[in-house]
Amino acid sequence: MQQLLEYITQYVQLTPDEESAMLSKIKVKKFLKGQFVVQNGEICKYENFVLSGCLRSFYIDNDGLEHVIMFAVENWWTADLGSFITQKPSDLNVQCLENSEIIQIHYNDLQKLYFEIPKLERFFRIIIQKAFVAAQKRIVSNFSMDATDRYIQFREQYHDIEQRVPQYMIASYLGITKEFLSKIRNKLTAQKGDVSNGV
Amino acid sequence: MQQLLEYITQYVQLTPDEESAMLSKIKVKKFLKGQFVVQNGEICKYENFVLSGCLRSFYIDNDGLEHVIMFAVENWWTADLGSFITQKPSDLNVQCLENSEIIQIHYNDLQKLYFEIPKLERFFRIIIQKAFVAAQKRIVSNFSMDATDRYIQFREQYHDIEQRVPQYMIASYLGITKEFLSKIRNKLTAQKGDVSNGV
DNA sequence: CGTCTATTTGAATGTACTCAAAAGCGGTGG
DNA sequence: CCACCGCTTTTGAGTACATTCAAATAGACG
Repeated sequence: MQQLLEYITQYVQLTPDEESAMLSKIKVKKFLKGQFVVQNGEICKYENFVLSGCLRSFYIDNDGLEHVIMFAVENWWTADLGSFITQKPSDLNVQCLENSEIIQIHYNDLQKLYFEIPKLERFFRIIIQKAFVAAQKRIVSNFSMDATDRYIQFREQYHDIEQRVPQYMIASYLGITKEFLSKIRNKLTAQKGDVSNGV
Repeated sequence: MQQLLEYITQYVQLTPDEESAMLSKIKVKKFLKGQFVVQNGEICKYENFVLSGCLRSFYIDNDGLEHVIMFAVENWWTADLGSFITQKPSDLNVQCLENSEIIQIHYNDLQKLYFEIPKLERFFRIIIQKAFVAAQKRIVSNFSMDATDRYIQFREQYHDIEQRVPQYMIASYLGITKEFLSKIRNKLTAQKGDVSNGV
């Protein structure tokens, strides 16, 4: 709980009253590795704040292929926002990749909190803005960089995440096949390791 | 002006006082076709609401290639949000594709308005949420659909925009070359037009 | 140690790109 | 009214980046 309040404090200063109003509306929940926090076809009723653990959200296309949209670790928010804001069935799945501890805020409670505490509206405006900018940057990266450079960028940006999730999910996040990522990694380590026949 | 207020009313109900507070902080500006509303390297100082006309925002990569990130027509917002929220130099350009009339809100004024009118904070939270969901959907489309299907989807979703902007910018928006889009269009009209040798 | 899942390797293939050149299309001026 | 210019779109040949499929190898876990 303290973890969430500290996180919020980075963006807005809540009074003790506001903090307790907020805390009264949240619940902490534990999930096991493999469990689904959001399931395709069901309405996404909660915004989820990750206290510990690691999750992925992914989409299953018409050919049954999974596409990883994002990962979420400590102090990240995750949900199917499209389903959450419309309260219509979800297109996405959110699944735990590790045992995870998550704070959940129910849709109805969040609406009430927005009215009670305008600062919270501000808080979520700010973090969603940042998320939007990141999404837009990712679109640009996908268009302007090849798979090798995208992988290198991912490794630098999310070094912690790379260590925690299987390679084939990273490939999916990057929009390539697991086989191709494997080949990219091979090429990269060969370049670093083998000094004997540099160009 | 009325156009902006009507747009806002879709999401939040402002009092007459709030409306005039808002209007006192905005200015209407006319731009000619080709003019830049945001320029790479300069700080994006305004949020722009399009009253009339058509704009594109685009990124220039290390090889000097342009990548169209989004179009904006009547009743759309456009800016380099990354530059706007951090008030750091912009990575993007926003350029008019037609003579355009635009409402601009200065960064400092918007910060003041957020404090004066919490409902505005709510308003921007809601529209940025929608923009984020759209961006995420676009990422998924780019991964799960081929170029032909992405073009068909674009045509259905933004039929009005397709009529107004050059083909090579649509190709760029879709993440493909202008030559390849031309070939896709050819293939599609051949399928429709030529009934003689259907499969 | 065996089973299950994840990663690697290789050959054949496909989707989309590059480069170069031609054709179309509007506008402008002689 | 036609000729020319700049810009956009088209066409074609050769190529590259990434995929598919199949099989081998490596790792994790009971």
